Amino acid sequence: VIGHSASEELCPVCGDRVSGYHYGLLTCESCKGFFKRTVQDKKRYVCAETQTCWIDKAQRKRCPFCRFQKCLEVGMRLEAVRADRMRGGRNKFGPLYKLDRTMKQQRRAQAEAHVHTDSSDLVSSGAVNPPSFSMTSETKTYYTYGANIPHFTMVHGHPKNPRGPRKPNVPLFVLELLSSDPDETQVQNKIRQRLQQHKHQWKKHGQPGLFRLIFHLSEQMLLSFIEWARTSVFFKQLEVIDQMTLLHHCWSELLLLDHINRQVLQDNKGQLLLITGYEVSVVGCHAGHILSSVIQLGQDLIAKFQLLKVDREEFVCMKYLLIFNPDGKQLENRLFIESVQGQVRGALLDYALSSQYPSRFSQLLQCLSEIHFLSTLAEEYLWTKHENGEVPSNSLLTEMLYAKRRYFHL
DNA sequence: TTAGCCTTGAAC
DNA sequence: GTTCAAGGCTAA
Repeated sequence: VIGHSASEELCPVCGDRVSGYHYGLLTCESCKGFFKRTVQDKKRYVCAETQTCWIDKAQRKRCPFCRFQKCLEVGMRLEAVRADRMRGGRNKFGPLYKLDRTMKQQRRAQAEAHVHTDSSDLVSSGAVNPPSFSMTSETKTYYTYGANIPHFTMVHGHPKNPRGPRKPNVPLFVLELLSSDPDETQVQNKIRQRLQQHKHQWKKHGQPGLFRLIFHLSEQMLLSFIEWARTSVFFKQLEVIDQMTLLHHCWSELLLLDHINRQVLQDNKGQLLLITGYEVSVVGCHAGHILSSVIQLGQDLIAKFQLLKVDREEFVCMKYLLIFNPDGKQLENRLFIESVQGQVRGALLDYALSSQYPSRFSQLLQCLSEIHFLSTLAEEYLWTKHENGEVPSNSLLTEMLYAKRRYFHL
């Protein structure tokens, strides 16, 4: 069933062999050249059939219209073709290519571990033919996209019924955000499965310490999160470069929010509930100065969330508020991001006002700023661990740490 | 027009 | 100094 290695990827346009990243994603040499010629020379093609021609290696020459259409559909980027025709150097997609490579490497490692254990459900775990980060089907937005303001519409008719009892006074906007929120049990199962694979490696190389375990789980959570974000409402409408900036800005805050969310339902003081369902004790473990602060502040924040009884509706809004943070310096479409943030704020305010506590909204915002502070501490801790060589190299988290320092000169 | 190979140059 | 994705060149 497996046979071929994941490194031998095929061109998403025609299936030919890829020669590297070109205009946003891995493609073959010929589609790279075709895309360049088309965009540089502003070529206009006409399809002789019904604009649905099949494109593969043998037929790609037959209909340039459909070939170019497919180039755009799989996510090739018009803006990566240089107007000034300058040669050499690097463009703004560099970080994207790097993240894509890191994620593919992660998945490859997982797939490999999987082959050694159980190869029966590779497809369901997403290890085979993983979608590229830059792949998007938002073709039509390439041309029309500018500083357009997002407008909320109920595209799905009725949002899926969220878990738990139906509540009154939940704004439609929030219901829609909830409906596309990933299912905790599914994420949990996926990560448990992957953890099981790693146990075989750990048998060989020794059990990981608590730090390594939490590091590993955080990395898995981040991977799941990025996978989810790529297709989630509003985020998918952004230019890749802005998606990257937002991710680099918010990844640690998101991990913390998600983590806190998990602790709220249980009330075991000093016990940490992991995504896998395991509980670990953080009380009395000998932590350094920074880590002690992280743990203490984290516990305080969890207590605050428990006291406030922050619910799923509020969590999902807080998540979007963390993601759509217009503070990044190099955001191309700040207006869009500000607008999404404004809408989420508005919806959360409406929802909070419907509760019996008038100050609830500002308390929730206060929680967010505490999460922000906690995240800077946590990153500082991770950075010292990294400097001491105690963090696995080539990891997604390290990559995010570096990227954030590059972007924000921290 | 296509597509394989070549040259270039900023980021690392 | 090395990388590697841009643009350029050219035979088929």
